[in-house]
Amino acid sequence: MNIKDIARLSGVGISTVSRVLNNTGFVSDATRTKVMEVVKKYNYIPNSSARNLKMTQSNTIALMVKGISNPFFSNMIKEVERQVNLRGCPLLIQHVEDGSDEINAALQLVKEKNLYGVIFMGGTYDHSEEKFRQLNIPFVLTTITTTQEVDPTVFSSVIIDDVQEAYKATSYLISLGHTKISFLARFPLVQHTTGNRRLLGYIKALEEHGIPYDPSLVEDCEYSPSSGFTATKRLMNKNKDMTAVFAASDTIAIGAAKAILSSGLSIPGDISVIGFDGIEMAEYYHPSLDTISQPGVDMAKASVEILFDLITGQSTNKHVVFDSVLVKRGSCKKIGK
Amino acid sequence: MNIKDIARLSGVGISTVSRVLNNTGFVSDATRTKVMEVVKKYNYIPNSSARNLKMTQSNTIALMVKGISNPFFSNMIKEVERQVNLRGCPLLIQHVEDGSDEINAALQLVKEKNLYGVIFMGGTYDHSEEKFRQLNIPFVLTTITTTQEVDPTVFSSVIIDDVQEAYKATSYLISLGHTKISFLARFPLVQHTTGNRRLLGYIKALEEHGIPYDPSLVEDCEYSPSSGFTATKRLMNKNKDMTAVFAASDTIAIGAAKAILSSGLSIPGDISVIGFDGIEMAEYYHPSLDTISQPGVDMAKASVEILFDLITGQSTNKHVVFDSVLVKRGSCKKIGK
DNA sequence: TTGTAGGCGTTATCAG
DNA sequence: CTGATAACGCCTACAA
Repeated sequence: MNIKDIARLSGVGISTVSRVLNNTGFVSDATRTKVMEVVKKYNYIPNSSARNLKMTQSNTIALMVKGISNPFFSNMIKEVERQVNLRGCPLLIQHVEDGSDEINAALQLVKEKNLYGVIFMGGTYDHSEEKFRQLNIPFVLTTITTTQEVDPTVFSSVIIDDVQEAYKATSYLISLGHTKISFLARFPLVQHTTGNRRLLGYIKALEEHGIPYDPSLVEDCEYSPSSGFTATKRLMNKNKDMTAVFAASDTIAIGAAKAILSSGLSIPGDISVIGFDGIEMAEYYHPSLDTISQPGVDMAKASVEILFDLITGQSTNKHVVFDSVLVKRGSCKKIGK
Repeated sequence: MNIKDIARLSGVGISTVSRVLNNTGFVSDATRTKVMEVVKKYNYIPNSSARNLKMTQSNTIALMVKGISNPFFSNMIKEVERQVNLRGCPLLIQHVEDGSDEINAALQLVKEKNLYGVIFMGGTYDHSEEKFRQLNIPFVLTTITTTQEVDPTVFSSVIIDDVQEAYKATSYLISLGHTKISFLARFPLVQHTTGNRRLLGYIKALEEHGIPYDPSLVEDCEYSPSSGFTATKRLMNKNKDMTAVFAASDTIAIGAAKAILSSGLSIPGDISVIGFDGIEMAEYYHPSLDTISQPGVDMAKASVEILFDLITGQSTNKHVVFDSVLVKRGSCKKIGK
């Protein structure tokens, strides 16, 4: 079934069918209905490969997600899809492995599918400016830290200020009287990862309040409950006097909480816990966990908006920094009270 | 940059470049290296639209996921991707809205992209045999219930026996002496959904043990902690003497647990809780929640295997039923003990 | 308002 | 071993 068949079957020319299908140019109502009938009857669907080939540009947007299992991304992905579809474009969700080079994957996709634009979600980009330039189509980095100093005019981004927000969380714990505060995050070797940024905020808060930074209170761990659990167990063995845990993600916080609770200690009675992200699970944990809640859906929406502004040429590269909010649910309490 | 340019730049014919790129036919080593050099130098990537157009069949596999936010799918998706890539095929992950008709979406994709095969994950398929036949390429239904009685030779599936597994969970609670057991699941209007199937198992267990089925103990709720929470609150108001909750997903179970714990009751002291699926979060909840654990990764792997067997014609449609295991972590206890 | 023809970048057939 | 050349299905001037 191709456009030629439809043309023959409905007794019109090929281009007329094309015009009907694309709502372009003028077609008489009679012809239009006639063609549509045949299209319906034979369940005809145009071949997008041929279309893309001809059009030198598909209207597809790609979303490159690093870590599809991250529950914080779930709602964001949904929102990106909603927003992209709202603009009449199909969305190609490409999940990239944690270790793999997503920008190369995207580079390939772009060339292959003639993408309209790309949104990168999650991960860290230790890519040179040149790589970015190679991409050569509009793209937005969402929730992403760039490792190298890159000319901000070559890319757009939607982020939060990790240093500042981690500072906020740590300061909160300090204001409650905590001084033995542990910090859990992922610290890969590359610099300027999310984990490293948040560590900076953690350290900054400690320093500003005259609390010496103790590396033995910091543990490297994956963004998962199981990893948070074992890391916290290690911490508790090393630091018998630790009174608070600041986890760089809610998933870690949940693992940390489990480690604490299953040791017979209480939250926040013995140890206060605060997470990061604002996923539903943290709210429904018992006790409900305090967290630094990121406006994920708003960030997703903004990402799509920026991307389409870039596509339509309505604006140049932009960098939007969203504020997160400290959500207090009672898993942190004043020390000694 | 197209194949023509590469041909010109390396001083050979177009088809030679094509042969080099596809490792097809015989090419002298000298020409091969010469061409590859140019390809590398200009970072040439073939246009897949043109390729697909010509090839009448791309090697792309599509994964249609209903409910990407379902944490139970996370690992399955990863495994599907791994397995598909292992076989040298790209995977297109298409997330479909909860309400939308995924088989039509797939139908479109198949026609558009000349897919090799499709895996459907999650949701309920109330589609006629005819729809299935229209698809016309190999496909596997994973974790999916078909509503209508469909000729089993027209599709493949990888599932668990929902009735049996729900029966298992309920029987377990009954064996612990519970009789006032509530059940939480999603009950859409269509028949034979996952929720309805598990309800059947629940009822079957009750009946076999001579416990009258009490509809007021059954609540309709979404597969999320928040929905599980509110549904459980409703249940607790209606049924003061309920002693156990069987939730059709771990996400619901977590919400249910929160409702119970935040009311000042204890688990399993006052109320026993058991979930379904076997997600990490249920294990790290406090208390750790019992569950019917599905072998998600194995199911994902089997799905891909079956799909490729179909594609290579090595076998005909198959239906594999996996066993789930009852994982006891202490959130259920003998009544009155 | 409608039809014809050329070309998008590949692959595959078929002579050299 | 290599190079023309004809499709693949569609869009879009351009001509009617």
